[in-house]
Amino acid sequence: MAVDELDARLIRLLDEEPRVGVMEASRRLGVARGTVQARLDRLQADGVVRGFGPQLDPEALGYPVTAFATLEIAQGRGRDVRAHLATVPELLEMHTVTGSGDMLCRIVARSNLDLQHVIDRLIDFDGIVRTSTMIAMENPIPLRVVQLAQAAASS
Amino acid sequence: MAVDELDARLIRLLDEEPRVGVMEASRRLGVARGTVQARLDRLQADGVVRGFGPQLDPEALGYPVTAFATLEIAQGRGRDVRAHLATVPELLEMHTVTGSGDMLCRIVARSNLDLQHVIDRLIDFDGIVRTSTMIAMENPIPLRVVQLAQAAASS
DNA sequence: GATTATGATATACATAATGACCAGTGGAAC
DNA sequence: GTTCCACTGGTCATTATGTATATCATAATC
Repeated sequence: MAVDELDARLIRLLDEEPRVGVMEASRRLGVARGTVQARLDRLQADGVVRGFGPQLDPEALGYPVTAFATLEIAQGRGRDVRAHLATVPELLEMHTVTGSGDMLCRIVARSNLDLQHVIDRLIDFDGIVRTSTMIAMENPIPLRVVQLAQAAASS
Repeated sequence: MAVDELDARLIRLLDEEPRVGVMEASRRLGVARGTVQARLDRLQADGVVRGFGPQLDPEALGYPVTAFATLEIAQGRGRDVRAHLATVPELLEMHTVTGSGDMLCRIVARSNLDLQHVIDRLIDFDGIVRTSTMIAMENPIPLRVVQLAQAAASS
């Protein structure tokens, strides 16, 4: 269940240079190939490492504008709203958060003008009471999780 | 620059089964290996595919609690605050945003109690004026970008 | 209509990684 | 002391990889 130092080092290596295979990793880490393989299998089995899917850049795909929208949902409409939101490709992520049954959405758009259209499509649904949007200007700290593995290994 | 249908199919395949190599991908997509290789190279060169780093699950690492905090920053203290935030491992992501909050942060914690400690550490810094926290309860739509590639390919 | 690019295909080759084994070793737990 | 477990270091056949090549159809350019 817990990750140890070797796990953390392996994760870090894979994060920095995903192209290294099991072979190269074993050399870098100074352990046997079988060990790396076993650790990797375990990390994946434990769910710590979900996979190695491609990390896509919305900006490079033509969606340079990111925004966060909070939606206030009418009582009992949550399920329907979710299903609706799932159909909008520009919606990258949605969390339900504390508050009055609110949802926090991460959305992207091709431009600020397009953002308006996306939001219109997003909230054009019965059960969405009120919305509030923050446009992301800069992303000084992009999504990162590796340092958590280090932290978890240290404790 | 633009992605086409084949690119989208390739991305989708890689997303669903990251373990497939170039060889297997070419078989699945019904194109020559060299083609897949060329497409992959181009996608990476264009920045559409950033890489294939491991996708880590904070929950499996022992951080099941996610929260979003908006920080209001005193004028001129932005740079310092950023540097401070970067040192907190539980801070996974930070955006500067429009609106009353100046920065939006995604943070994780080991428990609701621990969340309080994390936030304390986070905001214990000169220049952070006001904070507001939303605790994420559920994540019905986890981060997804693949469908954007589809959308981009269709247009 | 002729000429160029472009991207896909097909093929080849040397190198290297992979998955699968297995016997041996050390430490920790019982 | 014995058992268990993870790590080691090695082999093996299979397969993928990076790289390079020539060919071909298509589309764009002049």
